Amino acid sequence: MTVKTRGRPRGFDADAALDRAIEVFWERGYEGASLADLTDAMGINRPSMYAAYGNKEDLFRRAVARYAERDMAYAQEALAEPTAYATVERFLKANADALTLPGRPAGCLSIQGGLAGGSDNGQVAQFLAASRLAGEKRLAERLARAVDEGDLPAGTDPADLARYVMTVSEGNAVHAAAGADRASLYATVEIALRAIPRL
Amino acid sequence: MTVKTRGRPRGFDADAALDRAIEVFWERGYEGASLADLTDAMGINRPSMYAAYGNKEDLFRRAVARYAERDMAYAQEALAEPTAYATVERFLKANADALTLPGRPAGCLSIQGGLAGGSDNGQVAQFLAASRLAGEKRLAERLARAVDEGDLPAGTDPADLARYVMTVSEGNAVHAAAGADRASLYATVEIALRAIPRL
DNA sequence: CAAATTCTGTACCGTTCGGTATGGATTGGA
DNA sequence: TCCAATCCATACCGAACGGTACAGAATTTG
Repeated sequence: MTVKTRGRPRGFDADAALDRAIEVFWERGYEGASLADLTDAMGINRPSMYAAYGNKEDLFRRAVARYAERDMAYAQEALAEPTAYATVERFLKANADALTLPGRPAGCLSIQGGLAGGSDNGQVAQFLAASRLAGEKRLAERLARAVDEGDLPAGTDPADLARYVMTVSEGNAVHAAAGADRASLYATVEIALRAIPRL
Repeated sequence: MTVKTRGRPRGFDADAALDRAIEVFWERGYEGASLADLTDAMGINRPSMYAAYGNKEDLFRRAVARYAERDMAYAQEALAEPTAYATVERFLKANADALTLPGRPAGCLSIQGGLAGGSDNGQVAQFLAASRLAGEKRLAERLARAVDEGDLPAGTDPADLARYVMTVSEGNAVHAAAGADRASLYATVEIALRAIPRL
């Protein structure tokens, strides 16, 4: 892997441009975001985009990866909480915050991006579903540890509980995209937490 | 309103064709469903579709209306249950069934149809959000009655509880679209029900 | 039968889509 | 200074998009 030193240097910041692309995909979805929308927001023209990222789908995958790593860092932090309840509580509340951040699109890129498969035979939808499932699995592993540690009642199914938490999170994303405010999501989270077993 | 008796009679069943259109929108979303996809599935050609329904968006709205009336009839039935808990339980379980009906697209048309706004400035997404919110409101009214009747603890906020139930339902729809099976949705429902107050 | 009316089928419209060929601009290396 | 390499900008490509003009087929009314 050699650093390209010869030749004309790139005239834009690829990471900053990717951040602009994230917002476009977030607002309009994968199919709804046209190359014109994207390159306009990114401040570059089409060939520069293709040279830097590959094609539209590659750009989207990079956008999702960067989004997951930066805008969903709270999920990793929640896993570090000492108890299962604290993990779930922190995740759901931070998620509610993230879904309603002022100045950013409402909802979640992973869900806004696309649920239904269009002409691409649903590859993008499958990719998004797989990335959501990966998060669910990490949470299930954390909850399994909680069962081992006696932090959750014996017999609790960590996979079921993790799926429930992610279901609430996804439902909140749907609500946020429809315009629900932060207080509403918080109220939902409070009710949802009643279903989490505590000792 | 006169019955058109003169002229060549229509060569297809408009309701049956609408049912085929529902499945296409359900699988591919509003933007992902092209006129070619739709008219192929409906077994008619383009001018017949425009004459019978107006345009693509009108067709979609009719599809959603028919879907809500027929494929979501279980929601109305759930409202007739005697207690709030039975209402929520029946709704969430019937919803899980509907999201995983064999031979039909997985998930829910109202969510698959489109969350993000494309080039139409999000009119379709807003329409879908409004129709989902209407269902939430009906549930809230039913739960308010339950509070009045002493079926739910005094002080329970019916709007919050209804939003929670719809959130679980929407999250299940996202999961179902990603391939979750019926047993998984049932397990989620069982956990979710623990958050519903009982006397 | 003829006229009026309505639907069907083909073939097309302008626009937008994702993607690219090409040539000039800008840089490092020799 | 000249070349190789890389990037930027314009202008374009074929395909697919939603939507429609138009002619012919089928039916009711007179």
